[in-house]
Amino acid sequence: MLETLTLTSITFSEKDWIMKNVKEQTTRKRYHHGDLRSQLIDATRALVEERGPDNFSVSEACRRAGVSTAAPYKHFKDKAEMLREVAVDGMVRQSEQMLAEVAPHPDGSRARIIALGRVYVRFATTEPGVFRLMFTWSGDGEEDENLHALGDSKFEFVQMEVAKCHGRTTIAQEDREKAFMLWSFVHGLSFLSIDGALSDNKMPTDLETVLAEIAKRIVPEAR
Amino acid sequence: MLETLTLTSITFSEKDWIMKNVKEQTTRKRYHHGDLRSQLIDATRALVEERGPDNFSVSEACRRAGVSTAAPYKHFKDKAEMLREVAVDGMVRQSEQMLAEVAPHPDGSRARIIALGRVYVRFATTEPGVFRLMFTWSGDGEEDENLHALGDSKFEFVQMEVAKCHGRTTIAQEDREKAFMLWSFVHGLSFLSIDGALSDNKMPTDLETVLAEIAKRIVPEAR
DNA sequence: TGTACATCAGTGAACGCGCGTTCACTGATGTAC
DNA sequence: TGTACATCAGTGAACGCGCGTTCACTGATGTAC
Repeated sequence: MLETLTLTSITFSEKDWIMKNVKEQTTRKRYHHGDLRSQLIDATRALVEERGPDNFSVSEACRRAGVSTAAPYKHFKDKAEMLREVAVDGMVRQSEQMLAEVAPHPDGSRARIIALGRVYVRFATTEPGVFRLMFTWSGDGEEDENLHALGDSKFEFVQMEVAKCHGRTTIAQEDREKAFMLWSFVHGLSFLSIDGALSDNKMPTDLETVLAEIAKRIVPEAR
Repeated sequence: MLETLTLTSITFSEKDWIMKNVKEQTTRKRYHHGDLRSQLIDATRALVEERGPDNFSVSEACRRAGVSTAAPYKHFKDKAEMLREVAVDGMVRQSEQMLAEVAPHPDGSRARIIALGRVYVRFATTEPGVFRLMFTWSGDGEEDENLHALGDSKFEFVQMEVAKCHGRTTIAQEDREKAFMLWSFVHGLSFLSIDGALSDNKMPTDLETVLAEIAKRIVPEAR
């Protein structure tokens, strides 16, 4: 399921993959792994969560997948590509969650803004490792275009939501600024949460309340 | 100067240190270094900036200080302690900057809140490595009590400022919540800035404006 | 002022480690005839 | 249906590397007499 999202280019072979997988169930312990690529991605994601993006190691991922340390290089260019795969997948899933959470609420309602913030922070606290990976390209130099593009389109989405709250169908400068304020806020809230900077749960109120409070102070309810 | 802040316990020997240092200027290339400890801290800070907290290495710091790799262990327990030293020093300097920047403005004025935010973000963009080090104890397990205490007292300071804006002399629940909102905001703003998540300077307005805007929306001007 | 000595900040060599990546290889698979 | 062969996903051993930390040591310094 996850693979369908990540590797959109091989979606067409999904049926084949399932068949292969079924076959594997029956003829256990084969030389060819069958689905190593996605299993390595899973291991990478797990490690990123457990040890943080910076302490991820290819070797350990191999150990978890029960495979030699040379195996990944049949599927990925290098270590960075494995991490990028996980980051992009995270971006996509976060976007999907946003769309899903926003859907029930009518256009232009503040509830949609709140929903976006809720997903953002929830994602961060649920998958802090991946979240960090997504938003911290800390001078590694190796920035990923894809990742930036996904981030940008997400930001545009928020801007559009703000515009709708103002009863606009197109984004104005005011919307850009407000969307930016909202984003900064949930971004900071996320990092404060996962870094435990709020020692002993110093967050003075619950997530839902603080999101509502901020939304109220920044965007109006349309019409 | 920096050492005076960091190593408060040895401040009394400041004069000795200066004399030693002067002597060193004259009798160059000595076996005993004279001021290795603070020089190692400087090297650590520089490396944290250049490569990020996670890519810092003791060996490289030694190379920079022109000293064998065993030397640091005469001054620090281990690698973690070197980093902690830099983090705590950063915390202290950030606090000092806050006090200085707030000073010119009258109590209870929104300008003080804005000043706090300005220092916060400016510190992050000026020393992104140290900033990350200060606020990201990413599951290393080795949390530093001192660091937490400094963070907590800073948070309390902000709360007090918010209280004063409401004309109070003691912190109410409302102040806690508002201070938390403000903190989240500048924290997120800082990370967005240093992670370059705002690709091609996507920040839709300048720092001063956005800080003023947020302050206006969260705290009143007293009386 | 000169000498003996304790102190301690430095050296440099060594350790064991885990890492990312490469290489020639091997064995399973799918396909053409 | 059976055989020959190309493909390719895996192996396992090896590489060079930089790391954090330790150890016995050495040489400069400050102090007591």
